[in-house]
Amino acid sequence: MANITIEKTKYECAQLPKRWQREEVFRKTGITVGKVDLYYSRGVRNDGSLVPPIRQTASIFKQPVTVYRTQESKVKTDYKNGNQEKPKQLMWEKRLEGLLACDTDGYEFEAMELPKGIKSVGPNVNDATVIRSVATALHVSSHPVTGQTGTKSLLEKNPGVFLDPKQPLILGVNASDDDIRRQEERVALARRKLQEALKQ
Amino acid sequence: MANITIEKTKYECAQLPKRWQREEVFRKTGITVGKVDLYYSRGVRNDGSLVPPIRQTASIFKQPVTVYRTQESKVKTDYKNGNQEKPKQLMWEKRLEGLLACDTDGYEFEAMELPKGIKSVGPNVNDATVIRSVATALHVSSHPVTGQTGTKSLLEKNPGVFLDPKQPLILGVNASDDDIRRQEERVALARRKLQEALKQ
DNA sequence: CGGAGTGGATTC
DNA sequence: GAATCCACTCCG
Repeated sequence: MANITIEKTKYECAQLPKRWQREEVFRKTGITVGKVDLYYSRGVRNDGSLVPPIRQTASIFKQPVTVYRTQESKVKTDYKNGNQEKPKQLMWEKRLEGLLACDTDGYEFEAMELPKGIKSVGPNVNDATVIRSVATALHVSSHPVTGQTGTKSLLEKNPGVFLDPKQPLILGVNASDDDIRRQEERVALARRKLQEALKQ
Repeated sequence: MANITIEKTKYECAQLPKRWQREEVFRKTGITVGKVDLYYSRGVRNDGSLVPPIRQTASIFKQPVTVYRTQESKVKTDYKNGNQEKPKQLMWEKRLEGLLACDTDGYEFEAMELPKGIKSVGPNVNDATVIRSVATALHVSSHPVTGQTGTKSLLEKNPGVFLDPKQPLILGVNASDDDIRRQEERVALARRKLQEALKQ
């Protein structure tokens, strides 16, 4: 027969503000043994079902570096055969669908909006995925970020052939002189605001 | 004007057992900054006047090894010219007079007694010095430890001539058959005791 | 130095 | 007397 003793409980409670948790801890030793201490803490949202994404690409792919065992056991890059960058997995962004960034208190950041000039491309790609795709390209890529080069219909009919994994999931964008002028204006405005803020 | 803040104190305290020390350490950072941690430790006896002995022999003496600077900067022994052992300083034991061995808590070990058969030799040599001399010879010497070979009067009249620096400061000892038998008995007894102790 | 966990004073 | 709260200890 199992002798079950509940020693610790932690749960959200209707009387408490949203996401606050009540924790009951029994004292296990000492002259106050058996008494209960209550702790209240704001919990971090965690569905449990949200498993963080893991690398799914098989290791049969060429690796970005070639390992030479020298006397000092260091790793040397194989410059001779060109940049052997590991091929990007197509549509890797979909592995992050359903996940949301949050601050340290568990509050999710508000969704960002896709600028009107940007047209998403690809089968069943939603706005959040496209934004992730663009943001990653801007942060990580060493090439100009210009978008896909094919037509929308071609790209969605046969993405395995026509999608360029080095470009984000958007149709090609061309910056007009007008776009450049407006961006320059925005930068100038931001600089003025910063200058004023620094004066105070 | 100096702003003096005492951050650390260490002192013996009347309420504490002899030689125990109380140490107060202020926490300097973190959310518990300013709080005090107390440490108690048994102090080590230290007269300050007891300066440990340092090597006093001049470097004009031949050295036990000859240094060759090889590529690996290692030291090679000069076997070719025989064992160039550095001459021992006569009466080096006297440099340790007044010093006592102690355990890690500072408690001095009890004095050892010189066996009755052992006769010390040398000018102004006390028992503690003789014991050190014998113990060092037994631990360090690669030769049989038999004591000095001259007579007591000769040795003390002109130690610079007659003292053998490779032998301890005792008159020659001869182990009789009786001595050997008694030592064998002691060893046998010690082994029996060990065997009994291991049984339990 | 932080944090879990307890003693004990204080409040209800 | 129970509930609550805070200070403190002690260990990693």
